[in-house]
Amino acid sequence: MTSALIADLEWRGLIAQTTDMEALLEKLNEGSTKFYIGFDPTAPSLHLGNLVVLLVMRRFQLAGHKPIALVGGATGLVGDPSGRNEERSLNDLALVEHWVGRIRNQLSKFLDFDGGANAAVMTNNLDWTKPLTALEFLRDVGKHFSVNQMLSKDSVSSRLESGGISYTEFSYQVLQALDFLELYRRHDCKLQMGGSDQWGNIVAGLDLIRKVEGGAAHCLTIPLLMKSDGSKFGKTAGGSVWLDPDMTSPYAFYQFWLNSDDADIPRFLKVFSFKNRVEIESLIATHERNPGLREAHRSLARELTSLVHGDLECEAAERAAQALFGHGDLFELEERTLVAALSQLPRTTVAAGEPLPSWVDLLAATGVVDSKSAARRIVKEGGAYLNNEKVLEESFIPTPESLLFGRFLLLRKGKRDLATVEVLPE
RNA sequence: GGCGGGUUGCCCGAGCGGCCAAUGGGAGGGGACUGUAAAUCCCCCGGCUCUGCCUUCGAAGGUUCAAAUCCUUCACCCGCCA
Repeated sequence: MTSALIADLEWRGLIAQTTDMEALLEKLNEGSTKFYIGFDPTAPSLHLGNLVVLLVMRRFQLAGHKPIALVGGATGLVGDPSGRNEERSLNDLALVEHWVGRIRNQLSKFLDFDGGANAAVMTNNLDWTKPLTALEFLRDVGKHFSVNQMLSKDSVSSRLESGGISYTEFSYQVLQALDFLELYRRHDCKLQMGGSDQWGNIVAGLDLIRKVEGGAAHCLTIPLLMKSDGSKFGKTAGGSVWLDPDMTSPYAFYQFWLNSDDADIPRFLKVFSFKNRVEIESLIATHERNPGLREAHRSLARELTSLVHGDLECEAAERAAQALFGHGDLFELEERTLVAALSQLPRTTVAAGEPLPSWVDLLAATGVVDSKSAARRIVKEGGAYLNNEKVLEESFIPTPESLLFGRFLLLRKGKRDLATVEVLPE
């Protein structure tokens, strides 16, 4: 069963590097294997980049292995230099603690913590890092590290060439190595996985385990996902795509997948979908036959929105998309359908007694544009629409006839950026 | 500690007393074409009470009719020397 897991991951393009594939296969074939992946609290939520790794965790658990999810309550206070060309600014203790709680909560949705023998375990590296004194750290841990080797790590050497690195971030790899050692001791955990940028940190852990415990452990890294045009995956104009529904709405999340570049779709399906190879290949074939229909986009959007936000939210997002982008007349829609669709969008409200603000003010108020200047620009360029009709006059004030069901306006910037205005009864 | 170089709008990077809201590229946005793709072409890209005004060129002062451009101090970065 296990080599089937590895074969599947390979087919999906989810394996970047392993320390020793033969030994790893052997280990996995022995039966349920404990493994860990760490997530540092650097924001109030995980994002799509984290999701790639998190779903690999899930795949391992579904294949019978036992996940240990580690939240970096300690490492998050220090800052990982990997993949960064400048020093991170330190976050406040209380803030990081708050983020730890939120991230724990998110992780718990993707893994099974209640199941049987291979139920997932949650840990926090602050548990063993906080009690450690500076002297213990230097004598018991630091002694096993050669600065020469530490300097040769990619994460450090690249920083020596760009803006330099503080002693704090330089020490990061030691903390992460210690985590692996602790989990090896406490949980007999012999496998750590992570993004391919984590290679150096993970290997530092393997070395430490060998030196201190004389033990052998394994490492598997997952490629960092890029878009086919070479840009960073998971970013939109508005920034990162978050898993938290308050930071990226389920509707926006669904739209992210639906709007993905055609060229990325086959890879995204392999990386994110839990459908099997036959199903995925058939979707890819359908997509190639008629890309305009975006069957594969829709399938992927649906699967992931359901997974991350639940079936109900997914259906709402999907119906909203149909209602708002369907080419029918908005006034013909059923009120319930329209209200549900609009509820997915960013909105602003106006009291019924108040006169409606001008076109430019409305656009700016909903946040589809950043400022009134931007609103003027967009109107002048012919990119602003009210209820799907282009409006070119900046000072235009919507009349009551424009109100859908007497209380809504649908604003659009460009092809796909929507917002709504609701007139509230007094 | 000493000497030299640097800090410009989201990013890179010109400008080196008035013609500078500041050249150019990238990212981003709008339009056209398509499919709520991509590529391509055209346009835009600090803010506002918008033919004008306000705030920006590391920070704070100063010189000048006038400063991103000159002077002083401070902070940070990067070299070389100790």
